[in-house]
Amino acid sequence: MLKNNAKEVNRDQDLERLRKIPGPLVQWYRENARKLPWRDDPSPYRVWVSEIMLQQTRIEAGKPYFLRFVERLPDFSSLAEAEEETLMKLWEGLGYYSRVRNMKKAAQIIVEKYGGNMPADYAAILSLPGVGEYTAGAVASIAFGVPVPAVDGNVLRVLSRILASDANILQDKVKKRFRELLEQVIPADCPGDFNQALMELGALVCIPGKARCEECPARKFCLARERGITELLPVKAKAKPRRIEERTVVLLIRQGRVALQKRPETGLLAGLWEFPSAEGKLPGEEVQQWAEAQGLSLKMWEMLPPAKHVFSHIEWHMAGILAVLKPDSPEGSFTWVGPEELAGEYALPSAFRAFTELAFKILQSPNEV
DNA sequence: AAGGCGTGGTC
DNA sequence: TGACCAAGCCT
Repeated sequence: MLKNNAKEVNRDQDLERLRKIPGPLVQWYRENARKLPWRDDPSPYRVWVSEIMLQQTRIEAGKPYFLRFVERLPDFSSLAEAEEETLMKLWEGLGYYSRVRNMKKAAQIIVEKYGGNMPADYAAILSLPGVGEYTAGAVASIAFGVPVPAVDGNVLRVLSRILASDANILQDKVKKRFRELLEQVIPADCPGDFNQALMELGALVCIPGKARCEECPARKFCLARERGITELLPVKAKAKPRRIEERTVVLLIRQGRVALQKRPETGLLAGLWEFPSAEGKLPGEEVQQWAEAQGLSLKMWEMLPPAKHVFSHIEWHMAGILAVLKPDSPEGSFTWVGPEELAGEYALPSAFRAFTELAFKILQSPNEV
């Protein structure tokens, strides 16, 4: 009982502090907001696309993808009908590819269930595939003016500092607590601006590491600044070390084309294309054997420089092999593509970048193939 | 709750 | 070079 009372007192103190923030923060936002494509025309479709695209993705990385995406697929119905290959190509290089698959599913639901319009309702938005608490709050508040918080990484950092909270921001309960606090202070007349102001502050001023406190509209109310502990916050549990996977990637060449294969429909890089590759290190001497097992007739092979790619949870250490087939070799179970198709039609993950660049060079040098 | 799921910039 | 991190979601 005593503990609960203490909690309530803390909550009241936090609320008292946070109530001072919206006024100066929103004013600051209106004077300092960056000009961004989805802010020019914040239609529900564009806001939603931008929010999905910016999940765990920097604004600068997402911007060109956003412009291309909404030009090619300007509304829910065009997205709902888009080919999966088109979507993967539009998303190529952005990462977290399930986002765009979920977008198509969500667009289909919006067309079939809501007549082609995003519902102006937090719970309905939240129920869409690929939309979580943050994205639902962002879309509802920015596109429809619904007074719900949108707690992303920026907001977690800003609030941790204003409240001098040393709680681990990766814990669900911390996110929930911050959300509940914000629900009580979010301005009913401009929830979208308020949410974006918190994020914009986190992106431009209250940045990770050494914050630019002298520019901060909330500096007078910030407990971390008062205590001189801004740089120590937020607190975040350390990430688990990545596991290392050895792989072998084969640039298989035949008659001026390179072999591709489609990755499985689930798991890492699902549904994207790759060069023939397999787990483990294929010793050079076994290349001949490998080719025969695929029913291929090998003319020559050589080792390529190895390459490394770091994912969030895995490191690929890739051995590379160039293998040129005889012109009359069977094609095996691969998809053979020339340079134009490789560039324009098939979505390859960045993980293979070094090999993709090599493939272009090889396909464009006449004597190699 | 914790791990799967990408990529590129920064220090 | 390596570790951290970004407008998170799903299971």
